[in-house]
Amino acid sequence: MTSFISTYENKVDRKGRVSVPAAYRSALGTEVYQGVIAYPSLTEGAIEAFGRGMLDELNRRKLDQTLDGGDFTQALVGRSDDGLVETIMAISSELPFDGEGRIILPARLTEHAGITDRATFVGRGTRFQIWSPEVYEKHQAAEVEALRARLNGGSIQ
Amino acid sequence: MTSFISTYENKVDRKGRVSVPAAYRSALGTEVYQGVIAYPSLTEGAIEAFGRGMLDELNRRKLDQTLDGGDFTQALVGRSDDGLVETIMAISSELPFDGEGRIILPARLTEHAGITDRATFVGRGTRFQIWSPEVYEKHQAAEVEALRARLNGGSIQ
DNA sequence: TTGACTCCCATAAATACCCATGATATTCCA
DNA sequence: TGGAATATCATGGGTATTTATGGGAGTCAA
Repeated sequence: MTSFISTYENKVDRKGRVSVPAAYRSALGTEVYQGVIAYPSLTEGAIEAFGRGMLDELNRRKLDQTLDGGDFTQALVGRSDDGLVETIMAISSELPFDGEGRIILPARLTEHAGITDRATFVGRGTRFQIWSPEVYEKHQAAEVEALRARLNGGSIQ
Repeated sequence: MTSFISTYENKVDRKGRVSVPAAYRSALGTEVYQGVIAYPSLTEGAIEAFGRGMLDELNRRKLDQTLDGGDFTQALVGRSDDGLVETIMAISSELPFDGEGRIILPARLTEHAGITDRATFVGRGTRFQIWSPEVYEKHQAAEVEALRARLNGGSIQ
């Protein structure tokens, strides 16, 4: 089970390269394809990313689901009601590692996330996100504060 | 079932290393990954910690739940639950043991807990906490005092 | 030729790995 | 049973490796 955890802030150099944290790379270690799949988040100003394995898993389960439901039309012509998975596939980019474990973020993605010279990698368990440090800081503070308020003195198990 | 009990105080050396009590390490013994997962408590000035096994279990259940139910939205944009698991993933650190069973506490965590040169390990059953000895002493004294007051107020001697 | 990209190398800092020591606890055996 | 041999543990320090980062040379297409 690949698990992306913790947050790291890395620099984006003049060539647009940024190191994927070593911990994330080793979490992807067993996968054949050396790189990540990335797409602009549909709900936040961040980049969503995961390994090739996760992509295949999504497609496989989606196919199973449509076949089990007897919806062969959907399986064959790729017409689905919500179209989310297909949309994700369409807007995703394959970002291969260079020899040092770096990727190049396409302009389309950095613009969506407001990333310029630094990038914050945020582990989300089965996937991770890439944020502009400034944007993430605010987002994170609000997220933690909401959680803290809800916990009401208890501690998390 | 991993169970962490009892309290230990260990030194933090100049490199920031601290020995995890041997009793805790053997409680984690069956796990493949040798180390612990830690994050700043959202309700107390302490570090929360547990084994890798619990982390994977959290992620696996979350992913199965979302994918088996055909809820790709959840899996892809992470807007399923209250965000608890996702937030924990972001603020957690993976702390591997060195050959002698020590971990390095990141500055982010020691600052949150006020730890400098000594650390108190407090077993809490399925997880454990790491405190600054001074802070823990006061915390514990206040807890005992509150309990004593409550008992004296009632009929229990 | 220019720009975008890949591959290769260099470096400083952080991290992992290795071995040593003293203290304490445990085992073993005459 | 008493005490020596052995094992475990927390702690300290030295050294090798990894990591993040920067830059140059070569490749390819427009």
